[in-house]
Amino acid sequence: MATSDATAVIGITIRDVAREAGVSTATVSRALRGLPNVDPVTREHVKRVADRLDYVISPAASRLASGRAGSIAVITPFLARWYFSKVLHGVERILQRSDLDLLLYSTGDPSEVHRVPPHRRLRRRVDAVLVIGLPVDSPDLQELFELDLPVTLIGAHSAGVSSVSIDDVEGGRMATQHLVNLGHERIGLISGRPLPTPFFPENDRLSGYQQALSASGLVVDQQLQVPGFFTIEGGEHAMTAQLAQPKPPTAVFAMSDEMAFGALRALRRHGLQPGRDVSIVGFDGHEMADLLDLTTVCQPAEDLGALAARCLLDLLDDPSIEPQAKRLPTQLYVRGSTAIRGAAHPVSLPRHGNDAKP
Amino acid sequence: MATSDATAVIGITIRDVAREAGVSTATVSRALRGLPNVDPVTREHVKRVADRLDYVISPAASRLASGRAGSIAVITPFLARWYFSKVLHGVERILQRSDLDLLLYSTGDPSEVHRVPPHRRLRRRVDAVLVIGLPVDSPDLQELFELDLPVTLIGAHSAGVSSVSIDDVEGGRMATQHLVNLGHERIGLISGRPLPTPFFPENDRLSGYQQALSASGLVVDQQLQVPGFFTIEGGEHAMTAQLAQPKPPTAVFAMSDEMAFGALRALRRHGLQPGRDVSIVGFDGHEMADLLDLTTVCQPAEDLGALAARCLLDLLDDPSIEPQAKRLPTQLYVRGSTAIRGAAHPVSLPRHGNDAKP
DNA sequence: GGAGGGGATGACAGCGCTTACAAAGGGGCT
DNA sequence: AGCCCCTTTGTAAGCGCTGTCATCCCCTCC
Repeated sequence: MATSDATAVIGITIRDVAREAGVSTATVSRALRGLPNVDPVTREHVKRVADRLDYVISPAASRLASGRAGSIAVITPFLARWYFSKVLHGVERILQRSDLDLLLYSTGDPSEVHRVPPHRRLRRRVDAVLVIGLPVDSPDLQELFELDLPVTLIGAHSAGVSSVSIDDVEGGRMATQHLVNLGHERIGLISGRPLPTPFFPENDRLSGYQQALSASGLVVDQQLQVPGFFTIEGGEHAMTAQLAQPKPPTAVFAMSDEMAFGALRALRRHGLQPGRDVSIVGFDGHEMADLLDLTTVCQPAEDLGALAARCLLDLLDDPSIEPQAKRLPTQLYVRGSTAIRGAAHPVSLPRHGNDAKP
Repeated sequence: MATSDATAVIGITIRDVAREAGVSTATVSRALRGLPNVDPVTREHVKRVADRLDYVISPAASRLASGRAGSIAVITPFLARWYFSKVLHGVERILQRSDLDLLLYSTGDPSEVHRVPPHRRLRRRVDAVLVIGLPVDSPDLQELFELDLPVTLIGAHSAGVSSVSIDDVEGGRMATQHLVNLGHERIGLISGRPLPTPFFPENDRLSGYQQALSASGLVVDQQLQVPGFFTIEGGEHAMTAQLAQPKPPTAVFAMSDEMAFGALRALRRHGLQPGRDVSIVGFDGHEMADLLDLTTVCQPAEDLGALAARCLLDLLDDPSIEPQAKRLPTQLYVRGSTAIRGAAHPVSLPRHGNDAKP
C-alpha cells in the first residue's frame, strides 16, 4: 500500500508539520500534546503551524504507538428509557470535554438473547468501561471484569469496583414511609423483575419498603408485591393484579415512574382516582410525573452519569485510586397521587379524573 | 517503548497466530477478515488457531494500516428526548451487527454555545456520519459536509445527501385535517422554534397545517401559531398563550407529543377538559400519549434510525450509490383528546365560568 | 575555568496490522 | 508436452504516530 508522498490528498501528517516548523516529529508530538520539556516558544510556533496546515492527529496511529485505545465504552441495556437516557446524557456531557471517544453499546434486556457479548468487542478497543444499570451477577459483567479494565458502575454496586448510585434503600424507605405517614396500612409494591438480583436497585428499594413497613409494625405481605418489569404496560398489569386481590391495597409504591404511570392508567380504567381512592408513589422524577400529578422519589440521573464519568476519568489519570462507591441523594416530591387514607370518600366510581370546579 | 517479545502479557498479535498456524501474517489477516482467495481449509485452520489463542485484532493497527477509521459518528442534539433516544436505539441496533464502532456526539441545542465543534473531532476519526435532527443550515452541518464523508440525515433532508425521514407535510396535514373533520374552525398551532428552519420537520409540519386549513377554506391566523420549543414547559406556555387570546382556538395541533403534554397540563390548570373543551393533537406516538389519551400522529422513530444506519452501511459498501431521500409513513392515532367541536357544550370561556361535570 | 546538571531537541525503532507485488503451484487446453 | 492462467500463499514496505535514548547546549557552582 502506501502513498509515499505524504502531502497527498490523504491528509497532513505530523511529518509535514515538523518539516514546516523546522523541528522534529517528536517535538511536534510533544508540543501538541502539552507534554512538559518543550520550550514555550517552540510550542507556540508548532501549534501555529499545525493550525495553519489544518493538521489533525491520526487517532489510529497515535493509539497504535501509545497502546492506548483513546476511547471508553458505555454499556447500557436500554437507550430509550428515562433513567438510561438521562444517565447517558450526563456521561456524554463530561466525556465530550475529554479527548476520549464514547463508544456506545446497548445490550438489550439482560434476559434477551445477546447479539455480540460486549467483552468480545471491547478487548483492545477501549481504555475503560462505564456500565449503566446492569446486574452485577450478569455473566456479561463478570467477563467484563476479567478484561481488567477500569470499570465504573452506575446504579449498581459491587465490592472492589468503583460505582455511583443513589441510596435505593433510603429511597424505597422514603416512598413507603410517606404512605405510612398518610395512614395507609395495606401498601402494595410494584417491583421490577420477579426474581431479585443481588446488589441491584430493586433489591435495595425492596429492603427500604420492607424496613419502613416493619418499623411501623405493618405486615409485609408477599401477595402485595407484584413485578412490573419497569415498563408502563408492566405497571398497568401489576396494578390491575393488585386491584383484583380480595383485599386490595390502599396505596402502592411503584419502583419506577414508568410503572407508576401504568398503575395510574389501571386506576383510571377501574374508575378509581389516584390519591383519593388509591395512593401511588413512583420512583425516578420523570418529567411526566409532574404532569400526571404523581408523587415520586426523584433521583438525579444525569448527575449520576456525569459523576461516574468524572470518576472514570480520574481513575484513568491515576489508576492507584481506590475504587469507591459514591452515592447521590434522592428527594421525595409529594403530589396529588398520594393522600391521607380515606380522606375524601370511600371508594366511588367517577368516570374520569377531572373534578368539578369549586 | 516496545516489548520486542510479542508473546508478552500485552496481547497476542497476528504474528503469534501466524506462527502457531504455520502460515504468514498476510494469510491470517485474509483468513480472518473473510477475504476471498483463501483456501477454505486454511481459513478454518487459522480461525481455529486464532480462537484457541483468544486472539483479538488490534483495531488501532488495523485502522492505521488500512486507512479506515472503523467507526461511524452519530450526532444528535439531544439524548434524553423521545425522538432522539428512539432513533438512536434503532441506529445502535443495526450498527451493533456491523463491525463499526458507534461514536456518540451530542451537540446540545443548536442555539447553545458549542463545546467542541463536531467536525473538528470527526476528521480522521470516523468513516461516516449519521446526523439526527439537526437543521441543515446549521453551520456545524455545513462544515460536516466539507469533511467529505458519507453522511445520512435522519429527520431532515437536503439535496445531494442521503436522508431518512417521515413525510412531515403529510403528518401535519393529517393532524390538522382530523381537527377540521371534527368541525373545528379555529385551529391553533404549537410549533417548535419561533424562526422556521429550512428543510426541517417543523416547516413541513407547518406547511401541512396550512395546507389543510386552506384546503378547507379556513383562515391561517398567525396569532394562533405559538412556538413551544419542543419541551413540555414550552408546550404549556404556548397553550396558555393560546387560551389568553381574545378568540382562543377550539383545537390545537402540537408539533410534538411532549409539547402536547404541556398543553394538556395548561388545559387542566385552566379547568378545561381535553377533547370536550379544547381538542389537542400531538405528534410522535410517545408511549405516554396512550396514557394521557392524546390523539397523535405516530412516527416510527426507531425504524427511521435503523433504516438510516442500513443506508449508511450500504453507502460505505458501495460509495457509488446515489444519495436518496427515503420516507417512512406516519399514522394517526385517534384518542380522547380530540372530539367533535361543541359535542358536549358550546365553547365556554377559558378563565371562569366553567361548569361542573355532567 | 572546568565539571556537573538539567532542560530542550533529535534520531529512530517500533506499535500490529494491511496490501501491493512476487512467487509458487495446479490444472485445463492446445 | 508445454503454455498460460488462476488460485493460493509469502514477502516486505509502509500506515503515522510515540517513547526511549542520545545529544546538545546553556547555566550554575565550586
